[in-house]
Amino acid sequence: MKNEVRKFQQFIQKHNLLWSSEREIITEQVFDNHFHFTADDLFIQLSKRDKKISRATVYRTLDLLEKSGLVSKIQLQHGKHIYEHIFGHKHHDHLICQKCGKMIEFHCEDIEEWQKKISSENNFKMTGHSLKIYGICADCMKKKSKNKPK
Amino acid sequence: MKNEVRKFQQFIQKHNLLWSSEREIITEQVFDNHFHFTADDLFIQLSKRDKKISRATVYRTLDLLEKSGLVSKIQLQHGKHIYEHIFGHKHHDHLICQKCGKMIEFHCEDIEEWQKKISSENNFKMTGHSLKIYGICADCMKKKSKNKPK
DNA sequence: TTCTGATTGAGATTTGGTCTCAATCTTAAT
DNA sequence: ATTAAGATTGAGACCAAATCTCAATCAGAA
Repeated sequence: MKNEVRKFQQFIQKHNLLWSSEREIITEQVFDNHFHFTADDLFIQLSKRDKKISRATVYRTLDLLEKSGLVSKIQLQHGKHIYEHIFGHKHHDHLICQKCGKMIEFHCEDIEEWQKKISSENNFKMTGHSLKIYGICADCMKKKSKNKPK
Repeated sequence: MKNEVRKFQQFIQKHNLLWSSEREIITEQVFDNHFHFTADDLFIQLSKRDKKISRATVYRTLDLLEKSGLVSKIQLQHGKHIYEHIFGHKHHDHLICQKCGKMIEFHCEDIEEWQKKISSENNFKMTGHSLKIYGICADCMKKKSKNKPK
């Protein structure tokens, strides 16, 4: 069993939940994705395997993976989400291009520090954060923008 | 006509769109809300007026108001959104309590500056950003948390 | 006044995700 | 090994927010 799968198993057991083959297979598949994926991407990947796993279980397991801290869930526009696993990744935030959807990762320790400062000033126990910078990437900037707002 | 309504009218005309009574009424109503509201809150408020305006128009107009920069749209969990107008408000970000949903506004000029710096380092033309810090507010901290992840 | 294209409304549709509940599985205690 | 208790699962119904469709209407220019 891969190390990251074992970590999730430990999380499950620590919380008195049960370890199932579905949870194992889903976790393996999650860690085979080395970039962003949607819940539905994952469901389709899983549907090519022998054991069939329902959409409901995929969503339920992704929720648990997020709670375990092994996976982060990123909200996009229009109620969509993407996931990414954090194995071997440092925490990062995203620049999101509004033309082409490209995401550029960045990490800024200073911003992280300011966030902690603000939280403690407000007696707020920070458990996480989401920082997205929207705009137009360098590639898309070359193309002219239109008059009407899109 | 209120000043903020006129600003939106100018935006509409600048983009060769048409100014309609629906757009005027919706904009007035938006600026009567001095706190966060959902698209549906607004629809319900509007439905109490004489002129009936459809949900589709409310959504369409909110999109335009957001594009005009007069209103900002904030993504919450579960694909929900809230809006707030920016008249007389300085830009701010939010601390969001995961227990009770309370939102605390804050503004941090240093974080803003770092964001600009990161954008320019990536040749990215920033048009906006979203920063949300999640956690537990002081009030909710008094209540004990359970063993299982919720 | 007329014309053209923008806007609107009502309701169907889409989307992303959640819920239901009977059947099945995991684990711990016999 | 067996059993019991409770957790998990799957299939599909369901849900809410938002978007789409398209005919009727409206705004603004000429």
